[in-house]
Amino acid sequence: MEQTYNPQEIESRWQQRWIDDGTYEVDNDDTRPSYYVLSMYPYPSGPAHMGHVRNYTMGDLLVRYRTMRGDGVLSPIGFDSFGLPAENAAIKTGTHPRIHTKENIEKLSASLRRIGAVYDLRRSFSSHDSQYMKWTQWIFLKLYSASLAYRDRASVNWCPGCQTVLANEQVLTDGTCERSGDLVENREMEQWFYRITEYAQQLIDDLDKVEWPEKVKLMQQNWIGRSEGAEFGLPIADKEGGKREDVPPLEVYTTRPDTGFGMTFAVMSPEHPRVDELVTEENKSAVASFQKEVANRSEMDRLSSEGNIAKRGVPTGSSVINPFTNKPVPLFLADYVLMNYGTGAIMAVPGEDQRDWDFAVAHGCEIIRTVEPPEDFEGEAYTGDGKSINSGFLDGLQIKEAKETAIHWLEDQNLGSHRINYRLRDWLVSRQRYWGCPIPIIFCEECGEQPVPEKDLPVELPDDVKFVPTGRSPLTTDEGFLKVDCPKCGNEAKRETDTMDTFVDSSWYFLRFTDPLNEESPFGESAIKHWLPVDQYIGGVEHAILHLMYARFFTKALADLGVAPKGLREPFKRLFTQGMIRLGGSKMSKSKGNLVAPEAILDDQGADALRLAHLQVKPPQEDVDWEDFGIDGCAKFLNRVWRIAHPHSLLLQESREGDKNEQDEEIVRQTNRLIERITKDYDRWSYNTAVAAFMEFTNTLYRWIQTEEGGHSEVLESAIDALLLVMAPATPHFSAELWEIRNSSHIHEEPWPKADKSKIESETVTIVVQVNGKLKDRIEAASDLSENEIQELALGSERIKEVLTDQTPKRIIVKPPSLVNIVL
RNA sequence: GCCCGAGUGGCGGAAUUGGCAGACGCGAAGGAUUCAAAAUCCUUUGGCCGUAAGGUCGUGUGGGUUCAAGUCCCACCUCGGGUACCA
Repeated sequence: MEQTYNPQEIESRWQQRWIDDGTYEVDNDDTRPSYYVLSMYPYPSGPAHMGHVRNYTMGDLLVRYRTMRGDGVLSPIGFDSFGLPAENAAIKTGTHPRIHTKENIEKLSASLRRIGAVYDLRRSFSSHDSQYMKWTQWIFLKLYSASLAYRDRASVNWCPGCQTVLANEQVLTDGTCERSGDLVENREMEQWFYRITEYAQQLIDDLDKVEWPEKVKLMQQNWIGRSEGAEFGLPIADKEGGKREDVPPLEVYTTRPDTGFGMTFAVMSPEHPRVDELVTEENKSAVASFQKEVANRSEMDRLSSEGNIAKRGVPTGSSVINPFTNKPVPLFLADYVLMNYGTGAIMAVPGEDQRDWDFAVAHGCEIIRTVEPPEDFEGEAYTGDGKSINSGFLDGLQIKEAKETAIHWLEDQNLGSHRINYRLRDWLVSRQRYWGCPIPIIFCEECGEQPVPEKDLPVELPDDVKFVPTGRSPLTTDEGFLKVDCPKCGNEAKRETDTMDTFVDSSWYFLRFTDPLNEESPFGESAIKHWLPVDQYIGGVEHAILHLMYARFFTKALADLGVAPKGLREPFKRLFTQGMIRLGGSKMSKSKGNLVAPEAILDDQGADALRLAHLQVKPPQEDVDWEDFGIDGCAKFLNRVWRIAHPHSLLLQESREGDKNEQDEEIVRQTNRLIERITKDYDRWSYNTAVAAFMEFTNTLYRWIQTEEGGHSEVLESAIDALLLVMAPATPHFSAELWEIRNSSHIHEEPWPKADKSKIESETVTIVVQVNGKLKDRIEAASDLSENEIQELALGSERIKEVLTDQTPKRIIVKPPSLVNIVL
């Protein structure tokens, strides 16, 4: 029996025991209330870094807490094992991604075990496991057959030197390739998409169904970017300013149809397919060079309002007709109009849009206000509410009414219609890479695009391939992979060489965890019904948009296709987003290489001290600087508890028997208050204050037993047991060890303690007396006094009489049980 | 640029519903113990004025609402995250 706290020995012993006993294994027919805790699918980049430790500590705390509360807790773990880093490593070092990935998974698993995180390991898998790939591909084909997967052209980052597509992170800020230094081009290629836009409205509406941080919901809503307005045609003008009937009008989308009378020019995207048709001869060369320039500009730059706006657009030489006024207005190209939003062309209304205003000034266009600004308005474009002016039949209407009227008018005139638009774009899933899940499609010259038959799934990655320094996927040159018979006609055909975005793998893994060995389908219906939705999902706020959006889309689509139960609309009932760990002021990440490895700390102070430090340092949802961690303080605290809790403790042996005194009763009260406080703090994710409460309580116990009378042994024993119980989810090994020494049982199988409410309430209270809002006196009094009694007490205080001198209070505010404010 | 957050002592933070600002930890100082040190235990610790009692200022900046504002409202400043091929 250890007398001094030795974390290394204790921790490895308990870790082994939890696995041997299957303490955290749970079956699908478990009869306890189900509770599914999930930390976001980790990318195995090597041993756990501090960000992982933070994430998995919080998840583990919840798993252990809910287990003690009596739930059947599902706590699975797997690995998001496909991705760019393994492929880059292969190019650099020649190590096959499969080997590299396997090593990293082993390292990550080992460190998760070392921090004391517990899982049902029977359910583990990785994205690159054959079985998982098979069902990822099967789902692709399901979506394909429902037209939710399709091929289209899309613009990609193309490096002419490497002859390959680059990820955004491989493009440096100056627009060159990080590998070759060549200038990266935007190039159009055939790509696979998932039709997530089909679900845009549902993805907005169903946010009401989940208990997520408001800020994440808001980010999702903004990302989807629903807007309501009108789409209508601008007839092309002939040289005399009349309508040309021989060509179709230019379609534009606007959210401000009420300002149509103020449209004094129109703008189309430089990529618009009708550019060549609409640019006049004398403008052709200027337009061509402008298009070339814009092609290499990032979307972010294009949408920025910085820089010289005059240089960001060129005239086409053509004009279009404003259908509201029937007057011709000039047509421009400008970089800030994107082809993939709306119709790729806009009506420009400088009076009510600042960017249009700037553009109009730069290019000498007319400015007409169509909404009356307030009298004291001094700005340029006016975007606020007001009534329509200079707008013919819309004059006098407020914006909302004017919009509706304008849309009806457009519909009556057969010019256009009401239109809801989303900023959300379809999900580009093609990646021109090796280390990802192959897209199960075959191209046949005769029969065209053919899905791989289900019996031939999964399409496996060939192992015997060479990785070339250009980063070009080996799949594109591997004969054994490429050559395949067409499933329809049997003739020689070619495989698709694109693999899937790794976000696809992480869009359904939480479903597979419920039924990981199923060979007949991706998961069984009853398994999903038992466990889904995930009760608590935990991850970094950096995933607040993309991953969550994709996973939500998958869940909805799979339910609609009958793969998952129809009623499953949302995968994650509750979400907690924890903050990031920074080092030296910037985010810790594998790409920045500024990781702090937890190994040394685990060797030295142990996992429980490290866990405690993670919980204590900051509110879990906030970012934290590594420099602020107080590991030593936490280790010191654990030693302090050890010394008071261990049966050999001198402090314990000196305790007293017999009747309880007033101080003992106070400790009983504090003990019950501790239980109540920690329960509340765990439930509301306030782990830093929970740790503060552990420390505060321990300090109280120390002070108490060192008083002259000492502590009552019975009170002390139950105080310590309560402390160990509430600490158990946070410091699982430490609590388990002391508990076993003291009580010969397993603390993680104990029920969660319940506070005795009757022992919490104190009979006295400190009344705070303020004069003009400033604290002047405190009075100890019974906690059940009436307003009048409290007021009398306050006015009767010597101190208050002194402060008031002879002045008569104007007003006295009493808030029972403990506050009085005397206003002079 | 756009979207989303955050600013409280020397530092990380607490204050759950508008009601005692600074819980708890780190750091620092002093004391006990010790031959000595480590470890441990105890005490003090927002600024300024004051021997003290006490006073006064104080939650990024400037305004406002209120008996009362870290908390609510308006404007601004600074820092961090996301921005569709890093995961």
